[in-house]
Amino acid sequence: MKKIKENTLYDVAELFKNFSDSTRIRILYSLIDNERSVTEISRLLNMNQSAISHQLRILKNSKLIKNRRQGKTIYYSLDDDHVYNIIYQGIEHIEE
Amino acid sequence: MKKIKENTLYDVAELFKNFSDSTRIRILYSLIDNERSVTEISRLLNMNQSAISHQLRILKNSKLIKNRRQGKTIYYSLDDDHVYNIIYQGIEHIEE
DNA sequence: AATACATATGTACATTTGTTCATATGTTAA
DNA sequence: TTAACATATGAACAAATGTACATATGTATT
Repeated sequence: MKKIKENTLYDVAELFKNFSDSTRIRILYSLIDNERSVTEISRLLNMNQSAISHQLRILKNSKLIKNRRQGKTIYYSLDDDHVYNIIYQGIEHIEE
Repeated sequence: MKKIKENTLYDVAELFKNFSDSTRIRILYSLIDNERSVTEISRLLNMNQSAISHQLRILKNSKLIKNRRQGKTIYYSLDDDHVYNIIYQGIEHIEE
């Protein structure tokens, strides 16, 4: 067991909030080995472009993803090494 | 990258929901090396007994914790090997 | 049986959250 | 500059969530 700061667990809860919504976790998962545009993600998840944009903003604010513009298109990709591990651990737990 | 089933990510999101609320994650953390009674947890988190009971039920339904009765007291403890790893990974992410 | 203690549970309520709709912003090509 | 496309953003709203309060259930003690 590790000694942690008083407020750490509040931040950890905030972090896990990103993974606790199926739309967001599916977005993150879809970015694991590709960068993708907003339209692409919308089509992939079969959801409203606006809904995706809103969720992308949340993930961006949490610094889990980053983006780059190329012409009209904005490509999103993972910005955090831990994302894969966290999702993977969740998958392991579910699938075993 | 791992091939996963269509619905897995929905279940993973459900799993992470348990860790996405500060009350629940603090409860889980408090159980990492001790079993604890409801009153004990209430005092520790300085929260209403009822609030704690409600959250314990959620964690129990998700099979993350289990309990045993000893007289009037009910002791809760972790029921899942992954709990520590998941929380720990979150802590690592926050603290680095 | 009555009381006290520990925990659970139903209800109510305020707050948060995720989505949709409408529209704004930014970029490219004609 | 206008039209078309890609994305972002604000407002509105329904649904979900976390907590407090009151009370029920279960157990031990007298």
